[in-house]
Amino acid sequence: MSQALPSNVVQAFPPAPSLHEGLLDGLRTLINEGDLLPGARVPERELCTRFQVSRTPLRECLKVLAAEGLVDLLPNRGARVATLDDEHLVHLFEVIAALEAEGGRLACERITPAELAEVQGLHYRMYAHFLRGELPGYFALNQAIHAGIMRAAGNPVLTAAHAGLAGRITRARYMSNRIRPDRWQSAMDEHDAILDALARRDGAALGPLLARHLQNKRDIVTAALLGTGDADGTP
Amino acid sequence: MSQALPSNVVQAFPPAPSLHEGLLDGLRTLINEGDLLPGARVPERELCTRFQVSRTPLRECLKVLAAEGLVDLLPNRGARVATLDDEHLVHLFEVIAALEAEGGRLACERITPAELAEVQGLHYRMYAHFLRGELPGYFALNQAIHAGIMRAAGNPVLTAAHAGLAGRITRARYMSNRIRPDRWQSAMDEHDAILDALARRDGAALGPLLARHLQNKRDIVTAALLGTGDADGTP
DNA sequence: CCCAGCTATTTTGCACGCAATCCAGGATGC
DNA sequence: GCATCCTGGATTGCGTGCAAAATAGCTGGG
Repeated sequence: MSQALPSNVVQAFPPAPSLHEGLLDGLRTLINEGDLLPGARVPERELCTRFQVSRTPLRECLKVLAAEGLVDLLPNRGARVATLDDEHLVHLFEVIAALEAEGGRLACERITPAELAEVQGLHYRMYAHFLRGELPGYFALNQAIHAGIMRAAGNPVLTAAHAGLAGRITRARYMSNRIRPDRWQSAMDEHDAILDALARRDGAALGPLLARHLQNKRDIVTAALLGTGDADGTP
Repeated sequence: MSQALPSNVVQAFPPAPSLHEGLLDGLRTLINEGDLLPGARVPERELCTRFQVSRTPLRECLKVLAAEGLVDLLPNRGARVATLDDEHLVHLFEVIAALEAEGGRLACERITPAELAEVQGLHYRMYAHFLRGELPGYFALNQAIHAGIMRAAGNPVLTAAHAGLAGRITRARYMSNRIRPDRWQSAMDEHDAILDALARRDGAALGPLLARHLQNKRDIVTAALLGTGDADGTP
């Protein structure tokens, strides 16, 4: 470490302290938590004062968010928060399901006992939240489990792609913070089956299980959004 | 057209004149065609004079390219063209294969006769290029076929995700512009089988076919890169 | 001869300002 | 009364300039 390195060596993953990545996270949070409603203009000036930065870095962040699909950039008309209509959600879940299925297949081949134990631990903790009916904790653990399986697949590109798409439905899931008890029970059963297949390293079974689980999750989200009558940001 | 439109109507897809999207394409081309070698610094000032723009829009484009994974942004150390080592290529192809497999499955359900005919037409034209040994035309048609199948899947999110990842391996394929005759013949056979399965709407068969085809394509690319002894941009 | 330390130049990240464009409101003509 | 045009204000896109960091070059020492 303290040895002199040749100056032309590029380290693969330096600490990556990130420049104004905080700004990106802040904007993402603003969008996900509903501070910025879908379809609404993104007020540059207001956000500048809010985050105490100039318009230059903020615009850079907006470009990145546009590339991620969280906002739409209209030429000369600024940025608008991307709308999430039902059709779009279907498409997103379709791709996420495919990625998770592949991730599950790979995870079955590559997961280490330690990683498996960690995911199982998350599963049990999630079960506890389920039994107590605590939705926020349940959601967080749920997400952690899926992310853990993806990580166990040992493919950072897959993980990144999944995370990017999952980030786009975060605010939809944030809006639909309730769930019918029967559906919740079903989701738990599916998770049981998923964990079981993962423990058995049965990729052929895990893939479809994850895909169907995602389909059901989609139904839960869309049902919740339709239930509120506020599926989108168009009043 | 000359009728007065209500001013509050927002068209879904206006001409989309795109602001400095030309800049983005230009940078992408520069990277893909090897003008900017992997691992090399991206010279902002030089590119500014080259594209006749200021640093502000160029930096925005770099942020977008970083989000796409084409360049790495090192804090306070500028942008470097992302390296494409063997491991990374494996991961990329793994995800692309999963997406294409899913796309094929969906395309079998949703492709219209017209789209099928178009893809078949591309296939025959590609075959002609193959018989004449014309690699550039073959590559272009090959890419068009895969893109056509993805489009036929009718999922724009899937198409976009695939296009994004495919863009990251473009320059690897650009570097490896040769192919062993036996592998080329195999690739053609695989395409025959793919088109056949698509015509039969046999998604269960098409998915694995596409996945294996992608695996082989990966082997072709990596073999070509290793063959040149210039797998990466490290001289 | 090679390496450590210091300095000069380049490069990066960001704040600011200006021209072009877009949106809202009101006046004008039919 | 209604549509059209015009004008004021706000907003966007981008060029420029400046402080901080980093890289290269040079000097002195071992």
